[in-house]
Amino acid sequence: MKPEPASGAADEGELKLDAYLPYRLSVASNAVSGLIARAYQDRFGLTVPQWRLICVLAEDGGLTQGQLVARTVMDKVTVSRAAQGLLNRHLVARSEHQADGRSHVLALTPEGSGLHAEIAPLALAYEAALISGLAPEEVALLKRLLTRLQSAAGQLSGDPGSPTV
Amino acid sequence: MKPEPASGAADEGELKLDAYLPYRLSVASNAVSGLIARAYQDRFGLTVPQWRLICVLAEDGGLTQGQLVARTVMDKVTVSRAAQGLLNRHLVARSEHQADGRSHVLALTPEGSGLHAEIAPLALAYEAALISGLAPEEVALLKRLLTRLQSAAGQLSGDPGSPTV
DNA sequence: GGAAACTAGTTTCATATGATACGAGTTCGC
DNA sequence: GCGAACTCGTATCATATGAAACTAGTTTCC
Repeated sequence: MKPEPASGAADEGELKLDAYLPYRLSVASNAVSGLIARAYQDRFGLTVPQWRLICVLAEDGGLTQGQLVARTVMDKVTVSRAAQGLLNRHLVARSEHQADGRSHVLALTPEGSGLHAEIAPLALAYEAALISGLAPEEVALLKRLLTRLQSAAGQLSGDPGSPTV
Repeated sequence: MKPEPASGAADEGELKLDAYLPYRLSVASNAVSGLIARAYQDRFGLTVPQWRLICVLAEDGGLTQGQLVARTVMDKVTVSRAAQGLLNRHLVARSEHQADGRSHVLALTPEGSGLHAEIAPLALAYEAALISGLAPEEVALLKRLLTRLQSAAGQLSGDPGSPTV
């Protein structure tokens, strides 16, 4: 494969780790994820996957694990384990799926809803703190660019499960 | 803690996972990292930490592991293991550190340099493919914003090791 | 000069992750 | 109907990660 860095590549053919986008993305994401993960873990004993399930269930009501997998972009094993944890703490409840005996429908219990209501403001406060000092347009652009990258990565890896936006 | 989403928060007090920046960042980063990690692993048998060490050593010559830790933002255990792997494959060599008997100085061997020269173009091509379709200013802004987020996360977590740019 | 406090790097351990195999249920094709 | 092919969720395994303990070497300070 002939390398031909197209538009916008760092500085012309030079590979500098500090300027390398995948590296920068990973480092920034780790910093942010670590912060958030610690906060949820320390204060509420939740893992990030568990918190994501709670969020989605709070938004969308009763879903199967398969739907949660699609919705959260996490592995089905991760979702299974997170769901198990939440079940043990009675934050979500399972009910039989009408049409499919293999599947269950998950929904937040009142406790789960309560916890979500408690954490959500904190989560938003964290986001606000992270982007404080950025202009709203910058944040919007950032989100668009992230989606682009995700989609490009999906295309390159041949995976279909990526936004084609 | 009173939640008070400041400037630029998604849409007013609503928490939607899809619009939540830490989530978006994590998903995008995972997609990109996964792509890159698979490429290095499949074609060259390198892990991402190993590749990062190679990059930094190619840029900066002989460094101690401590310097590598600082330079790559990775854990010292991760660096230790990555270095071990590279040593086993004779891609880097160790020499005694003059002033400090605990430390060794790591540098690429000719083979290591050769591998770097082989991979670097591929790495740049990946980056180029990822950002193809983005304007150069957008890419530059993206990198700046990522640095900002990383730095903000560092501040919030009380860690010093973050760019104060 | 030598004990206490410190630092570089490794080892150990506990946990997290995802690929793979599996068990149970479903759908398709005949 | 009933077996083959498939899908949902779980269990198993192999690997990756980082926290904490540890070893060996260094600095500090009396």
